[in-house]
Amino acid sequence: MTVSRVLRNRGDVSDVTRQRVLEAARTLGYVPNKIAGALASQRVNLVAVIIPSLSNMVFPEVMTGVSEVLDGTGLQPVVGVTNYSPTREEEVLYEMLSWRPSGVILAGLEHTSAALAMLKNADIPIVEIMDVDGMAVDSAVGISHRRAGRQMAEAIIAAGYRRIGFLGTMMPHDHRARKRLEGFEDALHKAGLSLADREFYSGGSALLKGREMTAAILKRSPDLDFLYYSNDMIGAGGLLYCLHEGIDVPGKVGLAGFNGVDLLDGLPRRLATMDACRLQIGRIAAEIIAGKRPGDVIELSPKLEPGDTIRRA
Amino acid sequence: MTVSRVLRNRGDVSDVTRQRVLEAARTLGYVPNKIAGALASQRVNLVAVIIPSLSNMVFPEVMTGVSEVLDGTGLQPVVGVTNYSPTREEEVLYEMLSWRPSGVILAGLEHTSAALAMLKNADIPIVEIMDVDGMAVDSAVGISHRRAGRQMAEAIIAAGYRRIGFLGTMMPHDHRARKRLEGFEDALHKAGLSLADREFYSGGSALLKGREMTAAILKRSPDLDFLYYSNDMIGAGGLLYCLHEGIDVPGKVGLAGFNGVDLLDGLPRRLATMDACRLQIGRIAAEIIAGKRPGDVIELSPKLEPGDTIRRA
DNA sequence: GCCGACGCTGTTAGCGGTAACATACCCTGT
DNA sequence: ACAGGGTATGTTACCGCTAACAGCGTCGGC
Repeated sequence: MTVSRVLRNRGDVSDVTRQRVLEAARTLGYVPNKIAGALASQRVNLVAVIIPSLSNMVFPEVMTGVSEVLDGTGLQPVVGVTNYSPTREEEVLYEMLSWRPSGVILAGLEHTSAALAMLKNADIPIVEIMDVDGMAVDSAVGISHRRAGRQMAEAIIAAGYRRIGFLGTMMPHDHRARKRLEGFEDALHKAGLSLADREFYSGGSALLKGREMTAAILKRSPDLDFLYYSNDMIGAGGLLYCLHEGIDVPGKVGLAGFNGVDLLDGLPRRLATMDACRLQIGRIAAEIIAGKRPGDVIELSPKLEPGDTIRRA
Repeated sequence: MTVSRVLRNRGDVSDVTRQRVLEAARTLGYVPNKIAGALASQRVNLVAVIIPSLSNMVFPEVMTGVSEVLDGTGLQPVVGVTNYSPTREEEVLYEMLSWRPSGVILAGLEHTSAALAMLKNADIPIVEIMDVDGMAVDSAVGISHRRAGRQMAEAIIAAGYRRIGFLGTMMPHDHRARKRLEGFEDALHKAGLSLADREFYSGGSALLKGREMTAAILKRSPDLDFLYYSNDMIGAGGLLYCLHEGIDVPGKVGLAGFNGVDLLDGLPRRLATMDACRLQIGRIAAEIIAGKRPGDVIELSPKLEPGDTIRRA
């Protein structure tokens, strides 16, 4: 019992005993068994973080925000990756919940009904991140992707572009990309326009795909005067392609992406984009889990960064 | 007890009872408590994966390899991030080991003495990944970064370059980058050459830093005919800078990076690089942990990809 | 008809800690 | 001298599950 107290810094232990315990632990290479501790105390210092992917720069940044806040609270993030598969998400969630974490942070508002049931039953703080266009189980922190798409469309129309093409991923489960496109088209229709062409891809190097898709769509529809990309990476590929081909950007063709990844800072010209507030989302979600902030649905406002690829009014 | 048997598919249970149990579990939203299960069975289906960073594309790819192999074995990877800090690594390791995982995969061969003691005491399979230049605690899978640096230097010298500069990160704890540089300089010296200049950075967008550093080093040493970058991202920045400035690549200046990230596929010209076998490293490490392959020190051979930024002989 | 094998279900103990309470001791004020 | 309070340590009963084994009905073989 005294050992337990020393190792958790809880309760009174004399300095002499404390030192003896610590020394013994060190020489024995003793590592306490958290499994037993957690079972007895009904407390687990883990926070489940369930995200679709690690390979596109956006979730690592969310993780950074989460870690920043959790560091020093005694809570530890545990990452699970779903690859944008709802059933995989369900499995990962089940696995995570069976370890009775102190909270769950997961991307998106769309889940299988079984996953929803588990989340509702879990009786721990749940924060759905990235998106606020829908019903949250408990708390949510994110941006409205529909609104983001609309805003971008409005900026593009205001700049005088009229023949607008869309380039995006094929993934049926990337609801946020879908909502952005919906909002985008919505705003186009309000202005009496519609998408002139569209091009989809899946898999592979996004930068390369961006080049290829841009080449393909411009070949098919040479009269396009704007290309809206569903993410910055393919947008960057498109930008590099246009520059290489000597296409006048933003004069003849304007370009815009989404996310605000800092990769763009290194490009020869700054791609127009919209910051998705990733770091902040991670931070706020973690604060809710850590109890430093009341749970709620929090909508952040992404900032449109016009860069150098949209004509200035 | 019967419930336990049903939920773990272990032992004989009649079909009728099995169905009744499953239905009850479903309607109750029952999620078994793995903590109690692990404590009782002394078995934990977690594999600790401890890596320095998630933000540079290389470790996510290792993770992909790990997940591929672990999927279907019942084992689950749990990621910890150290930010290249040895003490942070020690803390993360302690935290992870206290959950008694079935194995540990961690990057690098350099650890604090306390971390080494824990690893030796843990009595589970340990796989140190990425690097084989040093002493492994148990198993290791990786490439020799010293050899990789040497090979790149030899290729550069063979192509006729003589005034060679190095651009890299400032991180004192990135031992693999350090070893590559050591091997690189080693080969230069053997050929009677030495580094003509060097430039370091830390933090920020690697692509942008690559541009800036390249500008700086070429301003300071305009006679350089080759730039060796410690990673592909800054190399890509350098390449974009050179192309933008109209510098003849690879005629006047040759360029090379390291890692073989697929981002490079989208660049206007293919940067010379060396594949770090990341996917394969992840796969093999996971196979060792899963007992599908005997533990050992396994050195993989990175392939030099000359791309378009080294003069052809 | 009895025994052993088999299929299914139940019982018991214990995994390694921690909460809650109990105990022992010393000190202080009256 | 003794109650009362604080400090330091010890005791006990779990936490929720699983390993190991026990129980019990059914069936087949001899």
